[in-house]
Amino acid sequence: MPKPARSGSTRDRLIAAAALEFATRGFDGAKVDRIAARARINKAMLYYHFDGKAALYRDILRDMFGAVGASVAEVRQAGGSPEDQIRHFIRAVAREALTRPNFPAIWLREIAEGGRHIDASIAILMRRILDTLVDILAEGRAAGVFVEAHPLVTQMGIVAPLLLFAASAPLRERFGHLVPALLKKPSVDELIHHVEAMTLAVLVGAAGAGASVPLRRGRS
Amino acid sequence: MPKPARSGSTRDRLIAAAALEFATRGFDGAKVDRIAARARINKAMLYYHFDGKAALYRDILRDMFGAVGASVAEVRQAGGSPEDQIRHFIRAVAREALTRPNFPAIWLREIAEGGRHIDASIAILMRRILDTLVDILAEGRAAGVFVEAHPLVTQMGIVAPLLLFAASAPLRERFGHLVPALLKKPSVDELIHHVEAMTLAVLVGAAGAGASVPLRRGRS
DNA sequence: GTCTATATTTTGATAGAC
DNA sequence: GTCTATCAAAATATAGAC
Repeated sequence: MPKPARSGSTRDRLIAAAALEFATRGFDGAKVDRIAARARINKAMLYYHFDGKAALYRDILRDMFGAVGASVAEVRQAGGSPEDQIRHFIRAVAREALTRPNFPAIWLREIAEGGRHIDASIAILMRRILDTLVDILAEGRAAGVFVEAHPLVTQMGIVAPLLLFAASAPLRERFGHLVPALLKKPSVDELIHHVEAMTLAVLVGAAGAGASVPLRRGRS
Repeated sequence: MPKPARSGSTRDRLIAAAALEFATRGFDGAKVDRIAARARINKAMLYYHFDGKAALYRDILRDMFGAVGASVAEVRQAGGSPEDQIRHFIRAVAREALTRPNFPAIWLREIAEGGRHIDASIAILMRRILDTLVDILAEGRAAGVFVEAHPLVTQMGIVAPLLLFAASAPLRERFGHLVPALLKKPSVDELIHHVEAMTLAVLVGAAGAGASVPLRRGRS
């Protein structure tokens, strides 16, 4: 349980600094002193605003998964053809993954940890993401445009490349010079389209992959 | 530089224990005491056989990426149609990821770390994996069966789902009860076929996705 | 090659003044 | 709400006997 205190700016700087630290060093590698220093606050303040390192970390997880869940839920609620909903789902995840630069690394790390820091409140948020995909797939199936597909497997095919691509940006930056020279840097759009094409190709028997879609998410 | 000593069993137990520890806790979370205990050796022995925690870790990385690189290189050398080579490539990665249970988590974590522990010797091994894929794609393109595709993006679409699926097994185990009840556990084969279908669907304009392939890799 | 014992540093956390 | 000073517990690493 976070302290009831409300201190806007300080608390926010703390969260931002912590997210960066957790993303780049992992939970155990993250140091409370570094977080405090980066947030330009005193270490003791961290313990005033949060119940400790672990509680701070869990708050960040809730924030992250909550944001993705809300984003894809919006997509679902905005409606459209099942194919478009899948495209929007993919872009919603991509948008969150790219908007919040620390998100992908933290997500990947938490998976590798076996969910050591995931409590019930966080698990619910994660499940909401899958639920949305389940719904979209069911609608597409009912409409006869999608073939049967396992949602968990489908989600894996969507989320994994997006996360890994985003999270590996620093790595590519560092070792880009070692990559076969003729390879140009892949753009985000290139990857997103690839994921869209892959996913839809499996979901619908035939085409539907090539067509691009505007991408302003319906606001109501 | 690892010590020149050659002590088979002890050293091997050390590596196995360390791989497990690094996979489950990450580099910073991994504790030398736990590694020693798990290997049933004395902590001082670890420092006798290796130059420290980081050196031990790098040895494991070399081992891992070397194995995957060798496995996919075999696939390439075994030849076959470009489609089959892609299928074999996918299964080679999947096989390594599943045979070595600690591998996926370590790989994901190292990516999240931005390759903090990757030195030149390791980078070369990683690059070999990509090189193999580049070759296969080029052959398929030359034969007119593949469309143009960015190797890095393609690799992402293959490796990411495999790694994430394998690495998230403990997570699914822990929170499986929270997943929509009607979802049966996805099998490895299901995922592998999904990845094959996705990848080939994008690479070849049309079908080629449904057909399964024996899968005994050419031994010479 | 293997162990015990220990030095040194780092780190999460808190007491208590302001 | 914020800071200084500091504790107590890990954790990496090594010295030195066998």
